[in-house]
Amino acid sequence: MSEMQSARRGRPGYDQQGILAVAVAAFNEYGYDATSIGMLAERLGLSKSAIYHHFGSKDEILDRALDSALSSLEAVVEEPEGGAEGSVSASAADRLEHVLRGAVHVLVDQLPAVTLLLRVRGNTDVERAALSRRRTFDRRITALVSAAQDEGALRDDIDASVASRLTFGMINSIVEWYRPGGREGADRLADDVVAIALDGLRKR
Amino acid sequence: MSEMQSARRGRPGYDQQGILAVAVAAFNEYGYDATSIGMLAERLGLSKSAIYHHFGSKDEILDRALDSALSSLEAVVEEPEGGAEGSVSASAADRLEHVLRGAVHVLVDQLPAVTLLLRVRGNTDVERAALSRRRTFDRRITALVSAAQDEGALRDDIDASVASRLTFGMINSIVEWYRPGGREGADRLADDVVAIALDGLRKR
DNA sequence: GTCTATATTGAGATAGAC
DNA sequence: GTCTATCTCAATATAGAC
Repeated sequence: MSEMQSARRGRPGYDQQGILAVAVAAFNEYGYDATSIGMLAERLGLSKSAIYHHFGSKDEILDRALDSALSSLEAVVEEPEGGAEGSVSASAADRLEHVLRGAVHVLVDQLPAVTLLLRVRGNTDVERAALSRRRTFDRRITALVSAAQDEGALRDDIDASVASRLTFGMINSIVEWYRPGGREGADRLADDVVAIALDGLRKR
Repeated sequence: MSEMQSARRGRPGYDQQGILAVAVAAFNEYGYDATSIGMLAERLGLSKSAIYHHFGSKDEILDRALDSALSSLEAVVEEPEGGAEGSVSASAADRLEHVLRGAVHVLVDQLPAVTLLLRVRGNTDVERAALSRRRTFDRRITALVSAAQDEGALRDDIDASVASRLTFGMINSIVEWYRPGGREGADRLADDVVAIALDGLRKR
């Protein structure tokens, strides 16, 4: 916030954000464990120790990136309003659709950080903390699906937990192939996700 | 095939299959790169060098596991018949539903190997070869979706490539949470996947 | 089929100068 | 904010005996 966000000129003179962006891209390309500090240094055009001036450890780089992704996702389920514009308390079904669309947009807008988040296995304390936050997020989605079933808006012949896992599995899989600048924009993609999840592929 | 498949007695005396099963489980738990030969040796109750008697390299262990998963998945799309029992040429829509169910069953039956496959990033030659086989699989699924759209069985307002990626994203995500012996069997799970993918969650 | 070494490489991280 | 040099440790893999 203090210096300048992006668009840095000339050559070096990195801040945390600049290093973070390069690091996250590398982590996604090779995997976190397979990416060495030396590789990051090479990509940044820096020495290894220069990186340690900005981050205390490799783990800390990961921590920052995961926090960014998680905060954005958490914001989606914590929005006070639901989906019907400005209404005080929308139906669970409307709130669910709103969350599905919001999640797709977060995935697209923060593609590198969310990609990294979705690949975390729980190997270290940092990773376990991130997984814990993810589970809290998942529970809130499941509760929303369950409420929508109780309303009678969603079919109840599928377990709420299974339905929400499969639906978010579909959404999360977007990070595996979506690349910005392609034919499909985020809005269109969110429409497709909602269309399949709620109404299915079959023609009626 | 030559010795004895599973149910080995006493203590050591490992063959490739026995080592493979332990290795794949560890790879899934910690990630391939984060799993050292030393950790495998510890889990197996062997020394590191004993493992090198059975496999030429860590890469070769991965190669064997990925081949197993890929062969099973390829078998699903290569089955001559389509879905309608014994019929000579089923509709693309029927064949697609058959493939979706088949894929779910392969995921459940070969959960560890398929889990490993789905996490491969293309870091080494072995991984790149596996990704290449995966892409061929994906192309065949997309062709099937496209054919079903042309038949008029599936909605065509969603790109066939996007629809197939999202649908298989949903299926593939099963490896993230499904554990055998739970409430949900493979058949039930396949029903749920087909229900959501084809007809959606919304009550009608 | 398994073991005890060991060779060798590269990792994460630190010290201290500029 | 960056560098060179270095410490320390753990990784893959091999040699050769049992």
